[in-house]
Parts: sequence; C-alpha cells; structure tokens
Amino acid sequence: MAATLREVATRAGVSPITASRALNNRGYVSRELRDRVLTAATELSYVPNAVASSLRSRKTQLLALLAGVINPFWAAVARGVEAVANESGYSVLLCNTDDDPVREAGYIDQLVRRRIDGLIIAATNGSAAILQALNRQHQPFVLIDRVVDGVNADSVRGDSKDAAYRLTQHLLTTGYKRIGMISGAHNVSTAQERVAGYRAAISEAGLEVCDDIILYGHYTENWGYQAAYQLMSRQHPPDALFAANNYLALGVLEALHTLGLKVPEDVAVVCFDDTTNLVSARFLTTASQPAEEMGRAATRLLLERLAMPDRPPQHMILPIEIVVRSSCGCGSGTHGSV
Amino acid sequence: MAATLREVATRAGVSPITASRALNNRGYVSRELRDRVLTAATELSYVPNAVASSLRSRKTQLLALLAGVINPFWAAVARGVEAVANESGYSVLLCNTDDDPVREAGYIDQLVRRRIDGLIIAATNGSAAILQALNRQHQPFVLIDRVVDGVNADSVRGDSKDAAYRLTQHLLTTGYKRIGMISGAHNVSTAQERVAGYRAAISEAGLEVCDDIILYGHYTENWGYQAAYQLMSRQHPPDALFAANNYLALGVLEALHTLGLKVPEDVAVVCFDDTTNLVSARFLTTASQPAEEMGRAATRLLLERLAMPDRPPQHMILPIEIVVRSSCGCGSGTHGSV
DNA sequence: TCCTCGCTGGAAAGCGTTTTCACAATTTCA
DNA sequence: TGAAATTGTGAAAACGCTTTCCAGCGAGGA
Repeated sequence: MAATLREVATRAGVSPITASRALNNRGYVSRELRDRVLTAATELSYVPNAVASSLRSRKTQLLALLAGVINPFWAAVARGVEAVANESGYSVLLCNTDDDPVREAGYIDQLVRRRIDGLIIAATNGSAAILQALNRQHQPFVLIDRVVDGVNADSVRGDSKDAAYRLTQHLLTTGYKRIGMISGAHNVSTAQERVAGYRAAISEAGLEVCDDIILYGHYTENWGYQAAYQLMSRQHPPDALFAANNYLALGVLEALHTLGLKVPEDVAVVCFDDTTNLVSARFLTTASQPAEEMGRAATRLLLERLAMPDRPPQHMILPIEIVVRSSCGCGSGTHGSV
Repeated sequence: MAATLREVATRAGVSPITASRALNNRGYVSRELRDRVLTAATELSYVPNAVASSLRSRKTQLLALLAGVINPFWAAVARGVEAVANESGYSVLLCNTDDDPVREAGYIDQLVRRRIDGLIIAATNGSAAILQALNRQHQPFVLIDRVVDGVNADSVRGDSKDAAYRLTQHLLTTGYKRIGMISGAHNVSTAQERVAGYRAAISEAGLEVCDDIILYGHYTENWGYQAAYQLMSRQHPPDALFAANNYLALGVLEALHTLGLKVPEDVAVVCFDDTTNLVSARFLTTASQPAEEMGRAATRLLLERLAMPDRPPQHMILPIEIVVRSSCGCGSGTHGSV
C-alpha cells in the first residue's frame, strides 16, 4: 500500500531521480526507461505524494480564492479561476469569507502556513493591514473586484463607475428624474465607484444630485429591502431605484411587492450584477459584470506574478455590459441588450 | 525571511524538538523554556511550515467537501462542516463538482495525491467505482445526502422518504387528489426516496398512484420548468405539484407564471429544501432539511473514522421538518410550522 | 538503599520527493 | 577536427518538521 517513488524506481531498475523524471515528463529520459517506470508505477498503483513534492520543490501548486463565495456572481468568478488554474496544473481552494474580516484573516493565516502559492482576494474593508503583511512576507496575491487603499498589488475589477454612469444615463434618457441610489458600504471600493458614476451622470444631465436619496448600507438583501421601503415611503419618493448589487435588488423587489408598487409602472428598477439565475429578478435591467472573465484575468495575473515576482503591479479594469430588460420601462423591449 | 523552527530553537537556546513541543503545546516543556521559544518565534515572525509538518506526521489536517457547492442548501452544509472541522483544527476544501462525475473524479485524484485526511462526498450517480477504489486505498470518506449502491461507508442524510410521505399526506388532507411529482434522476438515492414516500402516502390514503404524473429528470431549475409546463398542459392536469428539490421548485413557479396559473388558487405547490433565501419562493410549503446539522454530523462521523479506522460504517438519518406556508392553500396561515 | 515513576530535555533518524552536482555518450557546428 | 551543445543517467544532499528512542533528575514507595 502507498508505494513510494523509491519502490517504483527499484522495481523499474532505475534510480529514484530517473523515475521522478519519467513520471513528471521532465528532463531527459530514454523512451525505454520511461516505459519501464510507468509500468512499474501502474503495477504498484503508485500515487505521488504531493506533500513531499511540495516540501522539496517549495511549491504547492495551490491557489485560493477568498470571497463571499456563496453567490451567483462569485460562483461564476470561481469557475473562471478554476479553469485557468487547472490549465496550468494548479488546484484552487474556495474560501467563503462571508465578507467577514476575521474569517478572512483566519483563512489567510491557514493558507500561508500551508505555503499556498498564491491568493486571489476580494478584500473586506479594513483588511489593509493583513494585506500589507502579506506583501512584507512576499506572499503573492491579487485583489479582485475591490481595491483597498494603501495596498499595492495586482488587481482586477469591473468598470463600476462607467457602468453606473451609463445605467443612470439610461434611466435619465428614458425620462426618470429622481433616482434613488441604494449602495453598499462606504469603505468598499465598488460601492464608492458606483455612486460616483451615478453622480456623474446626473450632474452631466444638468440635474442636481440629491444626497438624501443616496443610501449606503451593505450588499445584502435585507438592506435592499429596508432602503427601498424607506425611500418609497417618503413624501416625495423616487421614480426609479438603482440597486448597486444583485442581492440588494432582490430586497428592493420584495419591498416594492410589500408596498404594492409595480415595476416599472410605479417605479423603475435597475441594478448591478447579472440576475438571470434569480427567477424573480430576470426582468431587471442590469449592469452585467463579466464575472467569469474577471476570475480568469485575476488568475492569469497571479500566475504571471508567480513567474515574475518583481514586476510592478498591474491593474485591469474590465468593461461592464448594460443589459436592458423591462424593469426600466423603456421602449426597447424586454430582452434587448445595449 | 521565512524563519525555520531550527532558527527559532537556536535563538531560544534549545533544541528543535523542544521548540516544536513548546509551539505545539505538547509533551513536557518547562514554563521558562516555553516562554523563551515563544518569544524567539515572535521576534523572528516565525510561520510554521505545514507542508513539512504534514510530511513527517503523515497528517495534513485537511478535509474536503465535494458537492454542487453553489446552492443555498450546500452552502449551509458547508458551514456546518467548517464549524466542526475548525473546532478540531482541520481546514476544509470546498470542491464544486457541479454533480459531474468527471469533475468529481478529478478532484478526488488531486486530493488523494495531496494526502488529504478525509473526504465528505455528495456522490454523483455512477461514481461507485471511484468510491470503492477509495475504500481499497483506505482513504477515509463519508457520504452525505446521498447513498451509493455497493459502497460501504459512513453516511449522513435526511429522512427523505418520511418527509415526502408527510408532505404528500398534508396535500391529501388539505383536499388535493391529483399530485404531480417532479423528481430528480432515477439513480440518485434522494430522488428515489422522495418518490417512495410520495407513493406510500397516496396508497395509504386509499388512492391509486398514477405513474404518468411522476416525472424523473434532474435537480435543475430547467427541468422543473419543463416538467411543470408539461404536466399542467395536459388534459387532466394535477391539482398540486410536488417539486423534489428547491431548484426544481423555482422552475415550477416560473412555468406556472408563464402559463398564467396562480399558486395555490389554480394549483398547489410543495417542495424539498429550504427556500427562505429565494425571494420568489418564500411562500412555499417545504420539507426543510437540517442542512447545517447534516454537515456537522458528517464531519463528526469523519473525524471519528479517522480516530477509529476499523469501526463498522455508521449511517445517520436526520429528521426533516415540514414547514407549512401558503403555497399549499391550507388554512393554517402563511408562515406556520408543523 | 534500591527502584520505579513523573517530568524535562536532546540526538538521531527519517517522511518522500526534487535539487544540485557529476559524469558519460552522442550529436551539432564552425 | 576539436569544441560546444545536447541527451541520458545517477549519487548525495536537502526541504523543515516530528517520531522514536534515550538519558538525567528528583521524589516517593518498598
């Protein structure tokens, strides 16, 4: 049971090094010896010991994605990460941080002890210190979706500001004048950028930005519900709502349902992130982020970083597509795409 | 950078073994030496190398959960697994198999190479051979949610048959007579058990089981849509639908919406798995599985297996709660619980 | 007094690979 | 034709930790 490389080598009548080279298809091994080794390995049902290999080679061939993984958006990101990683012989650990800095720190500690080759992190606010420590330890990592102030690292994210700008512009063009903004936390970069795009579009249209209909909270369904309920219960409610994330949008829809308001007749709704796998939200006009491509890009960046530790940090900003459906009440059909 | 245990020991003026004992809180070390070691470790910002540790101790302190992780049910299971594992000093790898046997086999191979201590597997149909191979290699694993024919291993699952029986009984008691059953794949044990419970309830009520309104497919939204659409388009459509899984239920609801049918006025709907985090499905009467507890139980079983490799396999069957809401049209309120 | 026994510590030997380093034999190139 | 590059193999060491074995010491019991 559990044959070792040495045993395989002995059986094949070669040295362990030759056996290693044959099995890993690396270095020079004659066809004959290679075959002998492979046969011996099969006969002994040899399973290479990745732990020993990692110890000696100082490489674990292991990457990790730290994010709030249980969410359609992150699921797609994870798919992209795995695809690229597997192509290059890496495995991926999925770590669900629930956007909790404590969980995040715990995972990072674990992973560093295990000598993981690289990390892809959707950083929670306030984890700057941990990330800086990673930099000091020369532990390669890539930021995804969100950037963190004071942390110098490769990053991949969607062009939130531009997409928010265009989404808002679309609402304004369609005729809405008072657009409520339901955003995430102040100190999450995507929340800031989406509000910035929203503001830019309104200002540019010659309208005034009402700060009191911009609500910051968290990217949760619950906050979406509360914020929408509150906004729509005011004396002068908005005629449109901008949910800065898909889960917020679900909460918004539920609040509107509770209040007996119809979309888009009573109020228009647009949001960020794709919602096609959320049945109740399929009619939403949305800024659809290229989630899988973000995962792919981040992984490529990480692999490049492993190969070139001293390269200056790269920052990728991917374009976001606006998908117009019926929730914005514009005339362009229920399933068009701009 | 990257201080080793040996360096810590030298700085503390002790042998590496003593340093190891001090850091791991194991064996006899005097208070004084322990403090010296801990101080030295801090000063050198020592990070233990788990790879080296694993190689020598032949333990990785690593478990994995293989399942279609991207789903509220499995997310809850994963939470339970992580909780118990972390308590005992284990980390957990989440592996999303998409219920694809090929992906599953790939992951298992990877994990065994990495000398993972134990696996928790939601086996896809037809992976019996792989699991038997694991048994031959003495690789500990636990089956979760589903059992597999011909595989002898610890297992944890919900009492699907009983819950399906009670759910069906509830519909019959409420007055429905013709209940369409939309199930998963034939060779998935949960699908079989849920149909069995459904049959039992109908027979016991003195009614005849109509095989032509029992539809097998897959646990996907898409199949739920197709099956419901087909059933409700017949000349004598059912007056109630039983979706054997939460994703099926989403598809069912969408099909009914497309057909312009209202729940429960036109047709009642019940389903398996909790749906509270799926906005459009919160009113469904459902058999709510104790997902997190399943994860906890499976992990406990796995840890016990690691400690007692020769213990005969244990099989746990957890009770499932029926949560009555409004989709079954019974009088007991919209949010009651039985 | 002798002998166990609980405590404290170290020396040496690996765990199973891969990384040097070394050495031939063969081929390629100017 | 000689030198350099390419191809093919192995010996020995090393990766960083823990296991195993052993030894000293004081206390308590026979």
